[in-house]
Amino acid sequence: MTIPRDEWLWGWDTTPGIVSVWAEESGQATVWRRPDGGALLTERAKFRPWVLLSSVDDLRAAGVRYQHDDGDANAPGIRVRELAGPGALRVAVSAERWNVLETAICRGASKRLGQRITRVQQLPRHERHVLPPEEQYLVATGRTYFRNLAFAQLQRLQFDLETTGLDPRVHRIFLIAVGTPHGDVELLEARGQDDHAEADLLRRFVTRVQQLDPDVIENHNLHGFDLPFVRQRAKQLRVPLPLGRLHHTALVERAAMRGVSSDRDGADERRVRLIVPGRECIDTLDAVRRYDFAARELPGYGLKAVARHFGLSGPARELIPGDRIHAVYASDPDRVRRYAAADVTEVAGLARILGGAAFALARMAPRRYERLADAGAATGVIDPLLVRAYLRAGHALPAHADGDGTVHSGAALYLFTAGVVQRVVKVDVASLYPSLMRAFRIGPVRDPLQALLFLVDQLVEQRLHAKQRAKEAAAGSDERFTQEAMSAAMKLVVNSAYGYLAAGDGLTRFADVHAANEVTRRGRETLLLMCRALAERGAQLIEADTDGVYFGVPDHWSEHDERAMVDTVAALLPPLVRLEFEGRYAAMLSHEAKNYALLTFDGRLQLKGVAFRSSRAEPYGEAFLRTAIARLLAGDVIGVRAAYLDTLTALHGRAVPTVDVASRVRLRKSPEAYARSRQQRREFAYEALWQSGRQQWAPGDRVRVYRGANGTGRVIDEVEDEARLDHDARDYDVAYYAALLRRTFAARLARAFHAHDFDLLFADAEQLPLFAPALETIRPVATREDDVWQLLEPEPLSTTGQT
DNA sequence: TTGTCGCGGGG
DNA sequence: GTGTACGCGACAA
Repeated sequence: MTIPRDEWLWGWDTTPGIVSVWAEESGQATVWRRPDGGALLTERAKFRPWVLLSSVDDLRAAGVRYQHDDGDANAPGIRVRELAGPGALRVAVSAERWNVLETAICRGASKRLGQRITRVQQLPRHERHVLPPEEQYLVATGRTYFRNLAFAQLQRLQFDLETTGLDPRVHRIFLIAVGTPHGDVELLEARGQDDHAEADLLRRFVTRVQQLDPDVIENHNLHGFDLPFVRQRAKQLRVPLPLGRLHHTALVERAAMRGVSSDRDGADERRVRLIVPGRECIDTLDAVRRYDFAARELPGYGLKAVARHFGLSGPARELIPGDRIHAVYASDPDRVRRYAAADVTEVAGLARILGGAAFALARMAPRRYERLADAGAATGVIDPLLVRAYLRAGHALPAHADGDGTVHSGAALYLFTAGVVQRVVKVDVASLYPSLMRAFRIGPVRDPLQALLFLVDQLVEQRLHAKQRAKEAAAGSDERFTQEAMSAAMKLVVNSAYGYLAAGDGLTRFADVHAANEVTRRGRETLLLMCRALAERGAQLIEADTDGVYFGVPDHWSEHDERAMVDTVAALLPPLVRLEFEGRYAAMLSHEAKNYALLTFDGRLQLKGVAFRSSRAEPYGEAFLRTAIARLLAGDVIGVRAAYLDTLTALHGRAVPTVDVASRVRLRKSPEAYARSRQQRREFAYEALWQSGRQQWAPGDRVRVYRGANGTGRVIDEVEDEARLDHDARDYDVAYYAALLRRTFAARLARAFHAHDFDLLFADAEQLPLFAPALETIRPVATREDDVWQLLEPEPLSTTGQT
């Protein structure tokens, strides 16, 4: 039998325009569609709930009659399909209703195991695989969401609550901003401060959602805040909450690790997210996390910061600190209205910019759109694709299996050179691990169909096409959006294929620690190969990490020389492994592995790693460090010394504002809690509060603390208006901060100089030895870490492969 | 100093 | 029936 494997990626049923699916254990599925992108159709369909089992023994033991599954979806009774191949889950069993199936299986299982079993999920994990009803439906039919539908054709609604606080048991909703599918913003407000007014607001909100009838509901932290908040308020106020498209069904809970604790006063450890049947609830916070997982460029994950980062907020964006919103509403309600309106507008923009990948994934994988938006790519996307592929091919699936105790080995990290290097190039391999999987055919041992490798191959190739088509489409067009989204989705899946392989604790069905180790071994081998080849061609290796290398090049090289050398090295790497020229820099300070500073050719300084950026660091020290490193990398040693002396002078003259020697801390203990623990251990921040005469504070408060004369702690209150910080006492301990400057901040430059030069550079002016050599003669240095270079000694390349 | 644990968000 | 990693801050040893 030949297997039409393109179905593995896309399913096989071409029904267009599915925007939501809801299925129940009764075998009833409801499908909402916009076949041509326009009007909504609601269709009801019967499906046969099914489960995968390791054998039919339990059915036999229960004396259940069953028939061979002939593929007839309307057949009555229990049907069994035997699956081929070595997998442990060898039979697919279905019935017209879930409870018929479950009762029969559990009766036999109870006998066999000698204990009462009432749910299939109670069977040992390696004996069964059960999907939620919607996924049973999608896998069985080969349907997926959004065929022939553009993202712009989805009807999307945003809503944002303004509340009197964060706890839905005691705080109220007083305003709801609604972004409509047409792009308008509507404001619903409570007409009073009591239960009646809030209940009325909730009822108007439900009515408006029903009228607008969106396919998708969006907000930032929707699942962590707005949705559970609305539910709790509705419950306490006894307001029905039929937000979905099935009017007899309220909000439904589903287990989710990144959910909120299921109410009951937090006594219940279970974490859940809420489902609104018939609509897809998309949390832009999930999209932001997923985006930054790869990009690592966002300053924070809050809506305002992210919106600013993506250019979604105008210059007049209304900003109000969270805990002041309700108070401001009392005095200046229009400000809060503008604030809430900006929130939903930004969410709509953010959902469009970052939501494309999940939208595209929903065209491939047999899961609901909202699940694909919040799931991890490995267990959430690859696993469903593989399960559907195996069933389509009529093959048995492997069961989840515990590892054999083999430990997983990771990537390589080498620091070759510490100190200052001029003219630095960075190269790295794009998607190293999936490329190695493809090049050396490394896949899970329990995947006889080689489905994972097939998916990776297909996704890599089709991604190239998607990128090409995106380029050809007009900027801003639906086609451009769709193809870029598809490309992003495919990249996401490809890059998680290795994570899928390496997942521990029997997390993923096809996990294979030996295959994963073979991937990382090839990765380390490839990295060393690159390093050797670069060094042989004149590179001064600085640092190599997993899939990338920083190295210095001779002064007289042009960029063309650099690129030519990289191309030569690239040609030596295994097929499908693409080495790329990532960037070039005027200079680099290498401090420790993963801690370095780069100076770009246009004069910008980039600091990487904990040694150079810490939120606790005192601002005067950070400022010094930036200036000193900039001077250092520009070759200006006198400038480094000047930066140090200038800072010392400023400290002694108390020209440094107090706020710049203070460090920001967040208080976690209450005054009572600290009073209790104070005997065992004194903590500077709390002592500072006491000594400043402040004995009242709340956990969560942020304060700036600094050291005054005689080691006393002092406090600056965190104030909204930064300008007010200028009027300060400047009564800080100069000697302490002068010592800290050298001990903590100048120390970051230690690798850049010989020890005696360093001592000279960072001596106090009056401590300079009388006959010190001229500072002008001091040069930055770079030091080879000799033991690491030994790794580059030629050794025969391993030729042993594994499959 | 070093190891571990938990968070990131929302009003 | 859930499930990213990573950098950072807070705390305990």
